[in-house]
Amino acid sequence: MKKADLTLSQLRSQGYRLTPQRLAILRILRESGGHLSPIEVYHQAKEVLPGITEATVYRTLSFLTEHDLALAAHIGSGQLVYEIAENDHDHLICRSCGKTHEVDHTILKSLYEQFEITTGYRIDSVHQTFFGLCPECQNK
Amino acid sequence: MKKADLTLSQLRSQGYRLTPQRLAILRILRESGGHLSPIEVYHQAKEVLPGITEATVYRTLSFLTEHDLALAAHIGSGQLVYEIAENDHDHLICRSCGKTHEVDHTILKSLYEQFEITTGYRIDSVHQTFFGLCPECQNK
DNA sequence: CTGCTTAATGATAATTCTTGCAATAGCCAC
DNA sequence: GTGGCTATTGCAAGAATTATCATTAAGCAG
Repeated sequence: MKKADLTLSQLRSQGYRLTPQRLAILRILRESGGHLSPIEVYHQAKEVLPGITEATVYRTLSFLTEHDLALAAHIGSGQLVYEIAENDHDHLICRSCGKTHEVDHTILKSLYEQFEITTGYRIDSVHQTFFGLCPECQNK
Repeated sequence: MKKADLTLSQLRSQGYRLTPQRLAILRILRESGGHLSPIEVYHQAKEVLPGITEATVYRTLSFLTEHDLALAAHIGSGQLVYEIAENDHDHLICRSCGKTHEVDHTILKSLYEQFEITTGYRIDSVHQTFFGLCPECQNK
């Protein structure tokens, strides 16, 4: 049984329901592997479930994110993109060339621990986006 | 001459223009001190400049953010809030009680420096939002 | 398998945010 | 000052996101 399946039955035992819409969107995220915008998810979901609406996609993405089956990341200004919650990483976006780069989260882990000690908070948002200059663009 | 005024004349010398709209929105952010959503800024701006439109507010907030006169922060799901770029701090939001807490950025500064060494990027986004549990909520 | 409870969906409308373009108005040169 | 260049605005259309509510269907009990 995969981790995701475990989580799914946990959800059910908490009174949530595993609808075709939720399963389809989860599958879309998993098979894509990368980042998808809500609209992209909507278009792909419509192939499988023609009746699905944008509202459901947005609600489902929020739902999946709240229950740690999906991750939401801020790309650029205010837009959110989603991906399957399997690989734990943060994003670096270069302000100059716009290139996005994934950083394994373990690098930041120890840094966060220091941060927790200083602030008293227990940080549980593992998904951060940092903006900066990539090595190439620094040399220009 | 205040730091902000200096920046303003720098902008002018780069070919940008100091319009009443930009100055009004800057003043609104400064006098508020706290976080304002674009809509809130729009309503306040309309008091001073009745003809102003939402589009201008959104464009102006992006403009001010790009030129470091304002800071944008992600609060909750996808919404952006803005504030004047004067006090350098990060945000902690408690997932349980929703309380937001400001952390002086100097605490994170050394952490970011390590992060820069590891990744090769030069991080220049100083404004991060972290989600977690505040000390009180951890004790429940 | 059947019926019940209520979480979740779809439909609709309201908000929020973005884009394209013609008209306006900063700012510089003279 | 005055005129000209063009960045910026307002307007209007459109896209993206959220809220409301009646209807549907997931999952449990019997």
